[in-house]
Amino acid sequence: MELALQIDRLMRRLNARIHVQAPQFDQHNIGPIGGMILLTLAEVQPASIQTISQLMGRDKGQLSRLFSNLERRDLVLRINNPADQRSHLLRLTPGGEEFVISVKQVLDGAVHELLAPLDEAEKAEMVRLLEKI
Amino acid sequence: MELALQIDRLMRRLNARIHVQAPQFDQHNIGPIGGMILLTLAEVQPASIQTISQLMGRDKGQLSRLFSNLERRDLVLRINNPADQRSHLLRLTPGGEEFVISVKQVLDGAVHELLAPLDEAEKAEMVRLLEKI
DNA sequence: TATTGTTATACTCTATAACTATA
DNA sequence: TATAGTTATAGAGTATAACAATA
Repeated sequence: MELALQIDRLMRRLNARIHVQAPQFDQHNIGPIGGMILLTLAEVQPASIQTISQLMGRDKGQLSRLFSNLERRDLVLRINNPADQRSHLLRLTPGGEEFVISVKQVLDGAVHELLAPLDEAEKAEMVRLLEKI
Repeated sequence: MELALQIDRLMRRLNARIHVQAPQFDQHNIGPIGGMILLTLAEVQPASIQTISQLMGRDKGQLSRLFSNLERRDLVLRINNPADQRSHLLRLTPGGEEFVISVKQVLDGAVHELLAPLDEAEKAEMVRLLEKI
């Protein structure tokens, strides 16, 4: 069977699980992409939009708007980039850091359910292979 | 690192590769989801919208519209379902079958590029794990 | 009464490109 | 001249729900 279809279905199921839980934890109403952006930023902050854009494979214009949105909700802030006056560096606010933790919990729970058919060795192998790609 | 982020990035990269090739092979202009629908139908046809909806984890209303679109382009057709008068069975037309072949080629090429960092055994393992989920 | 499919609506996500300000 | 970011716009994808026809 087509690998691409499998990956798509996996992602769909993951989204579906998170979606039903969203009303409980997504108080800021930032949506799935907002959540992924925060998680990504958490790993590399402080970082420019350009960095996040390349990392996530998403358009910088899209990210610019989404970050403005997150900034309005006090989840991230733009600080000066001394190395380049054209850009800012993005950083999570304390509220953002806190929110990231709850997003991670929900995501980990959903991933855990989804990977239930695999034993521990297989899960580790899956992660290893994905990281290698 | 978060598995969900990894899978998302994988899917984004796959889409990006296919997107640049789309002008060459997507003469019918059905987009990535249209392509995935045709591939899915090819595996289980003839099938009802309900079946495809469950298989793909996508809304039946969305699929209904998309199938009307594909029907207008003579890629699929709705035939009578003798077992249930409420539904129709969907089937690829000869043109649809032909198109699926070219979509598969492009997709396989993109997946192959993406999985290049893995050796043959690892690729097989990856497919096995995904199928198990 | 429940299910299948259709249609409508509003919203989010995405691609593209024009624009500005710095480099 | 090239790059980082912003903004605008049009279009694709999605969730939700109301509805008609059939089970």
